[in-house]
Amino acid sequence: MPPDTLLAAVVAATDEVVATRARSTKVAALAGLLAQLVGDELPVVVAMLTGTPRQGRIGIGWRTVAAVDVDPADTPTLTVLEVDRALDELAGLRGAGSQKARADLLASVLGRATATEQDLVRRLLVGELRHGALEGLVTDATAKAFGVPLAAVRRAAMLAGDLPRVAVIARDEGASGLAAVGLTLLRPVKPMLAQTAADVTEALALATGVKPGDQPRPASVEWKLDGARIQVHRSGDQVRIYTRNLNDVTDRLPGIVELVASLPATALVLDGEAVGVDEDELPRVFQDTMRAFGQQDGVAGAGLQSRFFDLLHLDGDDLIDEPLTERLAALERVAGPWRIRGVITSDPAEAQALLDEALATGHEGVMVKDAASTYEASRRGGAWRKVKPVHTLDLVVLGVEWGSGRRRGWLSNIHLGARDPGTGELVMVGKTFKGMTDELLAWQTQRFLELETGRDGGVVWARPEQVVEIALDGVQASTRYPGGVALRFARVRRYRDDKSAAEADTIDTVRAMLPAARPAG
DNA sequence: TAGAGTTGCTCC
DNA sequence: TTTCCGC
DNA sequence: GCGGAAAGAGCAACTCTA
Repeated sequence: MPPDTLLAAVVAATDEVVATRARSTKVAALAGLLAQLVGDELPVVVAMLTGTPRQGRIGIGWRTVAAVDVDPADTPTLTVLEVDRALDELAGLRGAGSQKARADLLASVLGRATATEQDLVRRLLVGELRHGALEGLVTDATAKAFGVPLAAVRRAAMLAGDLPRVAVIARDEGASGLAAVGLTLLRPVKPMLAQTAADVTEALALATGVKPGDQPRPASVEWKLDGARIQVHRSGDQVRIYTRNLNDVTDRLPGIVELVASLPATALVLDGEAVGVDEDELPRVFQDTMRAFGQQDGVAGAGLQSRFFDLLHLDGDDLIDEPLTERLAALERVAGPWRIRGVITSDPAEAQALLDEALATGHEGVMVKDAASTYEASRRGGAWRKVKPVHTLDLVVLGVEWGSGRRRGWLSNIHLGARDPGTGELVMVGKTFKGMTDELLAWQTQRFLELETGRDGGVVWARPEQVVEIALDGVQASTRYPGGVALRFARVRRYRDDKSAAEADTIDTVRAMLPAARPAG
C-alpha cells in the first residue's frame, strides 16, 4: 500500500506550475501529481488545485489567516487527507466562540505545516491560490494523468458540475465511465457563458461564425435581463434552483419553485434569470433584485420572478445537443409565458430594433446566439454574444494602489473622482484596475509618482490633475461613497491629456446616470 | 442588544 | 463583471 | 482561442464586542 500523500507533494507540484508559463509544463506537473493519488486523495487534491476546497464555505477569510502566526514545522508530515479533515472540522464550527475555535484549529494545523505548506493552506483559505492553474488546466491534467480523452473529461465535468468527482470516474472507470456521465436531474450543470461584442452587427457575425461576404446565418436575439442567473431542475414534484456557480438557492425563491412545479411537464432543466419585476412588468433596479436574491428566508425572494431563455431537458430527453432553435421551440411549449423575449433573425436592423426595445424597457441589452448552436459550458466557441451599451465618463485620478501578483511594482488600481461644481472638490465614485496594458501600467506608475502628495498603506495619493476616460456599464446607488453613487464595471479607456481636472465630468452627470427610481413594487 | 467586523455570495 | 497576456 | 490573472461594489448572515 502506498504511503499517504503528503501536502508537500501538492506544494511541489504547484511550485512547478508557478515556475513556468507554458501550459504543457503546468499540465505535466499536475498530471504527475494526480496520477499518484490514491482513494479519496484524488477528489481532495483536485478540489484544492482548482482553488475551491470541497468544503465550500469554511468561515475563514483573509483577516483570520493574517491574524494566525505560528512557527512552521521543519519537516513535512501533514497529509492531504489530514488537511481535508481539518477543513471539514473548520467548516462545521458555528455559534458563539466559533471564530476563536476556528483560529485555534487553524493555528494547530499550520503549526504542523512547513513554511511552504503554510503558504499553500493560507492561499487556499483566502481563495487566492494564484499558482497559474485553475479548473481548465486541472481538467487537462486529469485527462493526461489517466490517459482519457480531454473532450470526454470536459463534457463530463460540465454535466456533472463537479470536476473532483469526474476525476475519480476518469481514474476508476476510464473513458467509458466518463461517457456514461449524463445530465442528471436535480444536479446542476455548468452554465453556458457568453462573450462580448461591440454591437449587434459584430455579435451576429461572431456568434454565427459568418465572415464578410458569406451568406448570413440566423441567430436568436434575446433581451438580456439584469438579474441573477438561475438553473431550475424539476423531477416530478421536486424542484431545485441553482446559481451560476452551482450553489443551491431553492429556499430563497419559493415563488419560482411554485411556478416551475406548475409547468406542464414531469421533468425539466431550465436556464434563465431571477429578476425583480414590478406590476407593469418593468424591471426593478438591479440592487433591489440582488437584495431580494440575497435573503435566505425566501420572504423577499418570493417577490422575484423567473424568465427563461433555454431548456436543457424535457421529460426524459436531454436537449443539450439539440440546436438552439429546437430547444427554444420546446421551451415555448412548456414555459411560453415565462420565456425571455427574442427573435430569430440574421438581419442586423431587426436585431438592433430588439436592442433598442430592450433598452427602452429598462433592460441591460441583448444576447445574440447562433441559432444552430448546441449547449456548451464555458466560453468556448463564443456562440453566445452579449451586446450592451457602453457609457463613458471623464474622471480625475485621486490616488492609486500598488498592484500585486503580476502587477507587483506597478501602480495599478486607480481611485476615481468626479467634480462637485458647487464646492470645486472632487468626489470619489469608484476604483478600477481594468483596461490597462502593461505599457499603460508602466506609464501611470511613473505619472502618479510624479503627482504623489503622500501615502497611506498601499495607496499613493496624487495631485488631482490627471483626467482619465472611463468606460462603464452604468451607475448604482452607493452607501460607501460620499457622492452616493458608484460606478458599475468601470474600466480605463485612455488617459486624456487634452483635458484638465476642471473640465472633468461632474458628480451631477454621474448621478444623472442612475436608473430611474421606481417604486419597489 | 446595537453596532462593528468578518465572510462569502451576487454581479463574473 | 472587464481586459490583457502568454501559449 | 483558451485559460488565467488583475481586483471592485453591494448585500445579508453570522459572530464578536462594548
